[in-house]
Amino acid sequence: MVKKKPSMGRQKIPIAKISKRTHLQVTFSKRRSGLFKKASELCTLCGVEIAIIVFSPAEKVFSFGHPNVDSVLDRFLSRIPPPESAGAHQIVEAHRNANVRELNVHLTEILNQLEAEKKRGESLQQMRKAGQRQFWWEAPIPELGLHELEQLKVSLEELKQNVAKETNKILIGSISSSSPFVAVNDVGTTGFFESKPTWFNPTSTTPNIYYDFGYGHGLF
Amino acid sequence: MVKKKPSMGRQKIPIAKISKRTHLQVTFSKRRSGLFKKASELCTLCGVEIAIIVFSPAEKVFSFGHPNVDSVLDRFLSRIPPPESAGAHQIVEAHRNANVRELNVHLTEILNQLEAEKKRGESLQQMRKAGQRQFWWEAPIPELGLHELEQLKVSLEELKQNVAKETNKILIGSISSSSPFVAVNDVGTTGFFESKPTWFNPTSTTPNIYYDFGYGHGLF
DNA sequence: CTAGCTATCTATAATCT
DNA sequence: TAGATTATAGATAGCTA
Repeated sequence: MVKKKPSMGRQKIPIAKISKRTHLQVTFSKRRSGLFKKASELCTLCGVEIAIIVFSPAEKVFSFGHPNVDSVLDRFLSRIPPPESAGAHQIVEAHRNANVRELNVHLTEILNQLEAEKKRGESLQQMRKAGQRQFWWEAPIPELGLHELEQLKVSLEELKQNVAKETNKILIGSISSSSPFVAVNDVGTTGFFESKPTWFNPTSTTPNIYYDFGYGHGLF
Repeated sequence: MVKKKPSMGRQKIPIAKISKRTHLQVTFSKRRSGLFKKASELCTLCGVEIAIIVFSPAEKVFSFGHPNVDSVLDRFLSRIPPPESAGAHQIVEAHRNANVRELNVHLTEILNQLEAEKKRGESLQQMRKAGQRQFWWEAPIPELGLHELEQLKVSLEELKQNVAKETNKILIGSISSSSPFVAVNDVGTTGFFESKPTWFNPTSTTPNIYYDFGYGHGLF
């Protein structure tokens, strides 16, 4: 009997710009996930702070941060303290930011717990497939779960809408009174990704060189 | 003939903070390199702009960027209009505070419901052990529950994204109004890396959750 | 787009130089 | 401290649903 090969497995690809658009999208998604996972592992293993910002081919922004992007950027940028006269202002801002950050932490915890719940659900499903007659007694409970989930979902939708609404207000407020640019989603710079990275030369046999230069080699 | 084993090969390690200091250093170096390499490949393959900032355990800053860190950060920060004008600013403040309050309220609700979910799961497992035999005909329900959970997760991720966006706005308002950030070369703060990641619980079976929320979902 | 699968490629933990 | 080695863990290209 001739079977078709189930998979070619992972094929080697040249590190050069992917031409096929859909393919590129998929690769971007997967590798972005992988990159962020690597980053998260580095955080956990070594207890470091990281921020990653990526502008996707589709002009979207993706970011990863521990504890969160803003705090890391803040630290990074304040290494060269901007000649800001309004010191008090920044303090106030920082204080308020604490609230939002706290919310972020809560949300993250919730996400973790939900992941666990999902896992549980999956294993239940698998067990049922493995033999319905063995595990049928678990049936009535999930119904409750579903109901609760519906409510939860509704709450979340509301919340989402509220956030969006508030965001709008904020944006409108600041735009009409001050600066003329609205460009939250703008694509001002086009083709920024066309040029080859200057920091990486695929034709060279030299191992890649990364911008991993530390900036604090015993300066103090 | 007995040969000595040349290598144990790569061993599995738990994703949790490495305790041994020297070991941690080595791992950090290697994984940082690996991370930057992945980033460089992503740049080349997909033609995207990336910035990565890492505060190492040794209090150093490492960064990677294509085309360079500053331009990416600049772009990132510029996405949110720098709010200037005291009047408008206060209005924004007010809205933002309302926002936070609302978020808190909803979060509390969600947390409560999640608690219920957890309890439900616990009792579910107990029941399974007890092996009661009723209601087996409702077995298909759990699948729906799982589906709902998926949706719920998505909703939460969006919510997280919104919160992060808010944080960005606020932070950027306080930073970008002052001056261009150029500098990279100093080391100041200490002890920021001691805390464990709040977003990852190594004792749980939950897979890692990443902060990979895009900002371009057309909310505006 | 999200998710799963498999074969294969790549990263890297442990070890040694 | 840093690079080389090796075997294994982990990431992912190409498909499929």
